[in-house]
Amino acid sequence: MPELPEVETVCRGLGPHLEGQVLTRVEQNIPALRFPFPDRFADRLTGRTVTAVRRRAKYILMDLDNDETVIAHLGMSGRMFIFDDEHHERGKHDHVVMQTGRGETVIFNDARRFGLMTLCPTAGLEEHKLLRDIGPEPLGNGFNGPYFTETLRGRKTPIKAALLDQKVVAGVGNIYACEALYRARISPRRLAASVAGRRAERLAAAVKAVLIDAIEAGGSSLRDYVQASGELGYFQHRFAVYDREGEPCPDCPKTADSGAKPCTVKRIVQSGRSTFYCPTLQR
DNA sequence: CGGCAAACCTGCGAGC
DNA sequence: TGCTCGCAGGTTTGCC
Repeated sequence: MPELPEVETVCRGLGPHLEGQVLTRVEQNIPALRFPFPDRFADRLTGRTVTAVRRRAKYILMDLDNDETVIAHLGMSGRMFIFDDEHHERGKHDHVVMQTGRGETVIFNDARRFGLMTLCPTAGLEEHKLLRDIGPEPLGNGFNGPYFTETLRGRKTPIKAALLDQKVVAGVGNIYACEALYRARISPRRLAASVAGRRAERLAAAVKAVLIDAIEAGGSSLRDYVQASGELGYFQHRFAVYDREGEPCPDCPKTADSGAKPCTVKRIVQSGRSTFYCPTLQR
């Protein structure tokens, strides 16, 4: 279930358990996820100390003390677990299991195997194939109305599809694309090129706001980001439109007894993926 | 070249 | 209860 806010929450949750810790034992239980693991993957992690856990787009980056970095992506179903014992029983789809010097177990679990884990020299991260074409971080300084206007210029795709394009902006997925468009009152079907000027400012601000809200919700609803199950990064978040087809649009005026039909959230499919929006408010 | 559907997998909920 | 179907939050590929 991971888009930028979930990945950010996972990183913040992993940090205190991994940073400064040596990986005393690493187990790789499957030859490949989305891609094959690198040669001797587990061996190359074993004995290394994790110096930092950080995020770029939807990627988790774990820097090691030998100037290599683990690049991990959760795909659709990837999850991280932390357990406080060294001999935790293996579960189904526990593909990578790491033990730390503190005696904790960190598990990468991914049922659908759309995720990935690989290694890259830290100095070469920017040029790595997985990262080099990714657009600006939406919470960073480079992402604003003018950037958006410039990047969307001439693009004939619907704005919803452009938001999902990681080259345009990093880390936005299907849920937050829907939610940001709703907040900005922009129709998901609008031509991307027509999102310019003030409209682009509005959308850039909405993307930032919705991601910040979601990260805050993640942080505040979990004790130390770890659930009883050991899972990191999961949180309850109430969406305005996502997965709410047929429900009342939260911001449309109530139609109590005026006789007007109530305004409800609509679902359409765009490039094969569900979009939820309010046709009344979003233009 | 841009834009779209299909493909990669398993799990889960709805409906019969 | 148990089966089948449709759908799922990501990304790449290959086709038009």
